[in-house]
Amino acid sequence: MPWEKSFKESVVIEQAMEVFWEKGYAATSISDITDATGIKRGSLYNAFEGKHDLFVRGLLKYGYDRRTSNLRMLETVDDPREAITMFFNSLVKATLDDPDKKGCLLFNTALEYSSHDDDVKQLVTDGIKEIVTFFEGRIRCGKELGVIPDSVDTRPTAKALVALVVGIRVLGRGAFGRTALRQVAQQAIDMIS
Amino acid sequence: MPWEKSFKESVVIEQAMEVFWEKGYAATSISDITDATGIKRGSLYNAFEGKHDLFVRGLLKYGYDRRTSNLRMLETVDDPREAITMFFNSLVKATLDDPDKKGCLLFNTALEYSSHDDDVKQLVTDGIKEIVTFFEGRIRCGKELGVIPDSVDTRPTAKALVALVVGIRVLGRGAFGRTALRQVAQQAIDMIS
DNA sequence: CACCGTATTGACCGATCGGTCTAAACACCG
DNA sequence: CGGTGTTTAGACCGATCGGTCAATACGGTG
Repeated sequence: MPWEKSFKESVVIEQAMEVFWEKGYAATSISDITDATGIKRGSLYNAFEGKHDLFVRGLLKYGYDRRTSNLRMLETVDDPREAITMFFNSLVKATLDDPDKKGCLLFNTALEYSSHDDDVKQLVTDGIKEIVTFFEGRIRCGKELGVIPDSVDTRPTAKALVALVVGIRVLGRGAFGRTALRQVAQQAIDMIS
Repeated sequence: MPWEKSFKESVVIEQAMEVFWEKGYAATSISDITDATGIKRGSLYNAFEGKHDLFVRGLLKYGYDRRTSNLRMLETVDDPREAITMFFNSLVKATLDDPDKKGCLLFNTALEYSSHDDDVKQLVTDGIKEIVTFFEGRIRCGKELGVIPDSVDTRPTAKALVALVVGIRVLGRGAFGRTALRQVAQQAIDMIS
């Protein structure tokens, strides 16, 4: 190998993902990405297949770094009800702390649906299914441990919780302020109480 | 007035709005609109200020035709709890019936946030506030009539219901099927039962 | 008919789009 | 040192972007 790359692919993917996250896929140009990364156009196309490829890899990285790893961590919390509470609290916190109001890349992508190929749609569906499964698992576990009432209907509740997550993320981009977001989160927690 | 326009502005706005709805603002080109309407480029710019103007007017029309008028109608229903139920049922039905999975223009716009000017953001915020107000009014009325329990916390519940509406519309674009959407809608109705 | 004023049309604008390609820069090998 | 293979830099590509404009078509008025 005669010459090393001057950049790490994973770093460029992360930076490009941030741009897609902020502006959306359709509104992001290659020039936006070269500006944000400092990578020249030719180098970028030498390392990646193109805009679509870059986006998919960014979406995957986002999925792991900000969703999967977080859910796995929460699954280690002893009290499943507490895990769900923590999930919503950190969700609201993350939404309020973001000055750019970027929302969630996964859901942003879900609403740019028609701009994307089937592989991206599949990633979105899988990501959402992952959250549903998390809630289902925690609710089921909580019922076994007696910290969540048996009257809670596991699967419908899990799906409704995901819908509330989507709502928080979308409305948190501008329409709802901190009070409203916290009220919604509290209602979510009340659903399993 | 020597010569009449060959098209009705309101019809063109409606058609353009459909395109924006389906593809999103950033991904829609003027050519897409001229193709969809049959209006030539020059005529379009003679009648409207430009892409942004056309979008805003479409968003306003959408807001009235598909939201405001519907909410006003539901407010005439005797039983407020039934009105909310009807709202969610027709929401799910509309989501399932749409073969293009366009979702809701208002929420789609909410997630294209950074692509838009402040006036569009304001329209989105106003539209969402309108739905919150509708739910608040119906819940309050329902509590007075005794068809909604006093234990329901009016304002947080109204906001959570809106979050669920957003969730249904977003997830209905692909991630959730009819069963899941109906389960979420049922959970929404259960929140006021 | 001529004239006026608006609507329509399609060519046209510079800018930017995603993507390509060549030539120079470079680290390794002999 | 001269090859060799990869990365880099940036000029360049045709296509398309949102928007403009001058020429033309037309109805109303004298």
